[in-house]
Amino acid sequence: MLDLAILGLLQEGDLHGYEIRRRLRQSLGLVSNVSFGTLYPALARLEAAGAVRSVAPLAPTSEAPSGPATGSLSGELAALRARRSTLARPKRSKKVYRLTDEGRVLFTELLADTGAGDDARAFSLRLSLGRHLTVEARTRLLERQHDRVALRLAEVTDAASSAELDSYARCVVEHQADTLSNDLAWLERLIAAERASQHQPTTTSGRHAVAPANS
Amino acid sequence: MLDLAILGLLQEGDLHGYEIRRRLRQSLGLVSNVSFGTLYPALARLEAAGAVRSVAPLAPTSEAPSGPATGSLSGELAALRARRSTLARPKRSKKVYRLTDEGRVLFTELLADTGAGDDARAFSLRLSLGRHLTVEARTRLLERQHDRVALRLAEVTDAASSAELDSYARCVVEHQADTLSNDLAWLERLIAAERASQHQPTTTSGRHAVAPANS
DNA sequence: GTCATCATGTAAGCCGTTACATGATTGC
DNA sequence: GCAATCATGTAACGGCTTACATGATGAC
Repeated sequence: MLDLAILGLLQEGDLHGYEIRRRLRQSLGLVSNVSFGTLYPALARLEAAGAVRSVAPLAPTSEAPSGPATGSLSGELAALRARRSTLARPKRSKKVYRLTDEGRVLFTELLADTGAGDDARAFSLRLSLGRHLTVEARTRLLERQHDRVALRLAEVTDAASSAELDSYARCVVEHQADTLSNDLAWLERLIAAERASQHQPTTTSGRHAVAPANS
Repeated sequence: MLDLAILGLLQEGDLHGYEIRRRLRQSLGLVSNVSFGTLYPALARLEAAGAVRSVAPLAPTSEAPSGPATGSLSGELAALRARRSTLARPKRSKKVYRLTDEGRVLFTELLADTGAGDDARAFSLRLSLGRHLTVEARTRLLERQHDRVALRLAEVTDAASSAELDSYARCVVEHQADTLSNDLAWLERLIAAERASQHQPTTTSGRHAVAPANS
């Protein structure tokens, strides 16, 4: 889960840990701020696995320096110093990570992996990264979530109607049912949209896409 | 969290672990089935702390045997056998728990404790147990949740408008914002209802209630 | 008597948190 | 220089899950 989110962010450019943490909340709609105690070990793990590697800051591939200079002289000097020796980086300076080819493969695997992490957050994350999936894979993702939500809605509706609940407990389960049916309608709209684009394929169908069904 | 849920269920009658697990999902709207590996240690902990004690099944206080007999002769015999020696219970038979006075105190503390467990599930649980709170305590509970949700909604709305998100990520955060504002409206309705009952106090205001503000 | 189900428990391990420790940058 | 903030990491711990082991009950 966290690995997938990190790799997803790094698809769009090199980032250091602190910045990744900031964007995890903003971009991917992840509810809680991931703590450093989780994030840094995860990055170290990914680096050890060869999925990312640390590069010198302000390296030319991406994450452009937002103009000719940041206006900060000592910042530029620090960057130069860091560039001078990537390995002998000062103990606690920025450590910028970049996705490797191996990391891209891992990303694809994690994104397509249907079994792992079947909760709502995992679904939101995968859908947020939907542009890296084919139309077919996206549709399947949405359908699976639709089924899960429908099942849960049936359970909740059942509990609300049959059991003897006091007014507060009832109030809670009814709101839960309401939220779930709202989710369901949303999913159905999305599925319909995907189906439409599938039958009437336009321009950007399968670029960056995950192979739909070859295991 | 789990302790509070267990104590809440036991308020309404003696239960054994297996049954508690079943009801946790149904009654309290808890999303995931609590696993035995969590539940039984929790019960053991509560028993060690004196909040619950195990009693002989079919004891006369509550959890009435649903009729003169269950129709099962051997079941009755097993109950008799169990009643004969509560301490020398056969190794793996039902173990029925009952709330102690100490447990009721603990329940009240956990329910009123505002700081611990500030996530959505903790709120749902507390609201489900709302009848054990005073009007004032319930209102405060709702208001705190309202503030939290409003804050989160502001963050999500902000992220949706400002950041450069692709269509899928945007779709997710927009649905999230929609859900949050729906939650907010629901909370506002509940708060209004509580306020109305507060200014126009009817019959059952403060029974079973937690003292509102004496710490 | 045997199989499914009910029921209680233990052990290993994952995932994540808080708290702590440390170093680098930058503004004043 | 000094404080605030940025940035990286480690250690201790807790909650929860899965997998396993075991026993009791009831239907056939």
